[in-house]
This record gives sequence, structure tokens and C-alpha cells, in this order.
Amino acid sequence: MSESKHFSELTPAAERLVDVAQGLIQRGGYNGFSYEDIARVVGIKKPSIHHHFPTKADLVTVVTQRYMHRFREALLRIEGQQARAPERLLAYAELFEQTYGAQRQLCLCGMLGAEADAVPAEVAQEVQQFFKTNLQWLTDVIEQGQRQNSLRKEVDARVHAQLLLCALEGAMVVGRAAGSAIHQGPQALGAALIHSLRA
Amino acid sequence: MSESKHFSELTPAAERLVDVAQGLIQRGGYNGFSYEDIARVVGIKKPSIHHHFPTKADLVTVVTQRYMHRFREALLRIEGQQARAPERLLAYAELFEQTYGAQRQLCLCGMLGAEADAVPAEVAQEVQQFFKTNLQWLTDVIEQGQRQNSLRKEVDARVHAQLLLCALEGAMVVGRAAGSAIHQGPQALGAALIHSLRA
DNA sequence: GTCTATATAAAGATAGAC
DNA sequence: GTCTATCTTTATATAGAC
Repeated sequence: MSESKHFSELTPAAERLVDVAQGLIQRGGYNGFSYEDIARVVGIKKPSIHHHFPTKADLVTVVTQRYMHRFREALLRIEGQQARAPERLLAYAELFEQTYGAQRQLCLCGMLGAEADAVPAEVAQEVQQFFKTNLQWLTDVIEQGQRQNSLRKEVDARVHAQLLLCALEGAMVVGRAAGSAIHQGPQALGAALIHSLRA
Repeated sequence: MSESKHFSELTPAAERLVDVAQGLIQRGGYNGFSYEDIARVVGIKKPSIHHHFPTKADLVTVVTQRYMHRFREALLRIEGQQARAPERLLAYAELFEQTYGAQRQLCLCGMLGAEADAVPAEVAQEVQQFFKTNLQWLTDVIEQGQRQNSLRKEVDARVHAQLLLCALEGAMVVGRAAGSAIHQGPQALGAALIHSLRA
């Protein structure tokens, strides 16, 4: 377990590697890419990557930590821009739509979560934190909406937080797997679910 | 693209390999297991596997075809045992619970779907068929329920078929990734969703 | 149907020069 | 920070004996 840099201290070269690695994971998973794949895309040689990230686990840990941090920033942004719970939930669904929309990329943590048994323990731990954070945030928002009378009071906030998160993560998996057979992206499915939650 | 045996013609030895391969994929994904892993579990040597399945793509194609076939059988069984749409949907959710419940295994096609860009084309095609079949079946059941007045008529059957399928697939991914942080399995989440669909 | 032996290539990683 | 060269291990696969 080598000590790795914090994502805030990355040089431009290292940041580029993290960018490319993230995209490759979102497409093919942890075991679906290699340092060689990154090297090809970035235009350097394989061993140069080890200078920045000694091991693959180091690299992916930083990728995941940065992803998590950016997601937290996005949640804060939503809180700053939307006052009411239903709108906050819709904006949340939009985050998943943006990830998926561009190139049918999966949520990084969705992908790594599916592979949980086949990734380094450090990575699996970051991924677990990602989901705990998201579930807590969604639960809080739903409870807030119930207090403010914008969401139905009869539903269990925790259950419906999970329902929304799972539907969004699942929409990306099923969407890319089913190809053109599916026409609803995460946003549309999320909106349908959120609609049924409204007071 | 070598011609491979049909899953109905497997010898007991070959069937055992398919069993083990399926479990390994459900835990670690296509790129998360090797012939060596299978050999270790089954108790034979690696090259013996090639006698039954020349390539990894051959093996996984058969695994997926058999999985798909069994799933179709399960859908037929539900149709034979449950007359009403809400009960059919609950029985459907139960299928996912059984897969996930035992050892936190993912749906085979959920896993392979997530990895779609990193698996052989033959496999990706089987997976696509799996999701098309499931979406069509769920849509039909929901429409039937709407005609029979057991499910709400205002909802879009196609959208809610996707919603249920995505929530169930997502529940497995999120559940294993979040660890003990999640307490609702696929069945509980599915039941909550189906409840909101009832007329 | 399974084995040993072997081939080939890829993946992850290190050493040391520039 | 990047390179060439090299090492080690693993993955996938083949050949041929039992």
C-alpha cells in the first residue's frame, strides 16, 4: 500500500493520466484497461506512468478520490442553486445524465462497485464511501421535502433514496447493455420516479 | 469466432466449468477471472478447459446463453404461477433477490453489460438480447395489469418497465458496493416500486 | 477427458540513462 | 518527466502423450 499523492497536488502530466484512466475505467472497468492503454491515448510510454503512479492501485485510488470529491462539489452546487427537494432531486438525476449522455459512460463508482470483488481493497473502500455519501444526501433531501410538504409523507425516505440511486446507476448499466433498445436515459427515469414522490 | 457447443449438449464435466465460470463472472466480471481460476476451483489443470471451450469467448458465450435460457424459463414459470400483474412483478423481483441474496452475486448480464465495451462482441450481443427480452416482458405485464385494473393506468408501461429493471439491476451493484450501509435488497426495493404502481 | 510441456503475448513493475 | 531495456508473472492458447 504505497503512499500516493493527493489529487489536489497533481502536476498537469499526472492529471492527464488520471483523466484518461477515469474514462477507460468508466468504459471497461478496472480489469478492462492497462497502463499500455493509457500510454497509447496520452502519447507517452508505459513506464513513464509508473513515475507518477507506482502501481495501478495507486492510480485508481486517486481517480476515485477525485471523482468522489467532484461529486461532493456537485451536491453542494445543487444545494446552492435549488431550494426545494423535488428540484434538488431532478438536478441530482441530471448529474448521472451528464455522465452517461456524452459517450454512454458508466458512473465510475457504479463500475468499480460491480467489480468490487476484483479491485484493490483501497479502491473498494473509496467506492463504499461514495455510495454512503450519496444515500445519506438523498435521504436528507427527501426528508427535507417531506417536512416542507413538497414530497409525500407516507414514503420511507431511506428506501426511496436507495430506489432513486439504484435506478440511476441501473439505468446506465442497462442502457449501455441494451443498446438502442432503451430510449430513457437516467434523467428520464429519475424524473418519472421523482414525479411519483411529489406531494 | 469458433463454433461452440449448445448448452443443452454439455457433458457433466463441461457443465461444471460453465457453473464455475458463471459464478466467477458474477463476482469479478469477464476480465476479472481466468482459466486458471476455474481450474483451481474445479480441481483440474488449465489446459483441460480448452478441450471443452477452445476460447474464453466460447465459454462465456455458452454461460450467457444458458443464463438467458434459464431466465426465460423462470419468466414462463411466473406466468404459470401468478395470474395477476402485481404478483407477477413481485415474483420477478424475487428472481433478482435469489441471485443477489446467496452471496451478493450480481446478475450475470448486469455485470457483462457494465463491461460491454470490454467483452467479446458475441457476448455483448447475448447480453443485449437478455435486456430486450426482460424489458418486453415487463412492459407486457404492466400493460396487462393496466387493462385488468390492477395497476394504475396513468403511468407509461415502457418507462416503468425500465424503472423496475434498472432499480433491480442497480440494487445489486449498489448493494455490494455499499456493503452494510444498504439494508434493502432487490426484493424490498422492487416491492416499494411495485406498490406505487398499484391501482 | 485430462495431463505435461510449451508457445506467445500482455500486464504490472523496476533500473538506470537522458 | 520521459525514455529504453529488462524482469516477472499471468493469461490465453496449442501440441501431443496417456
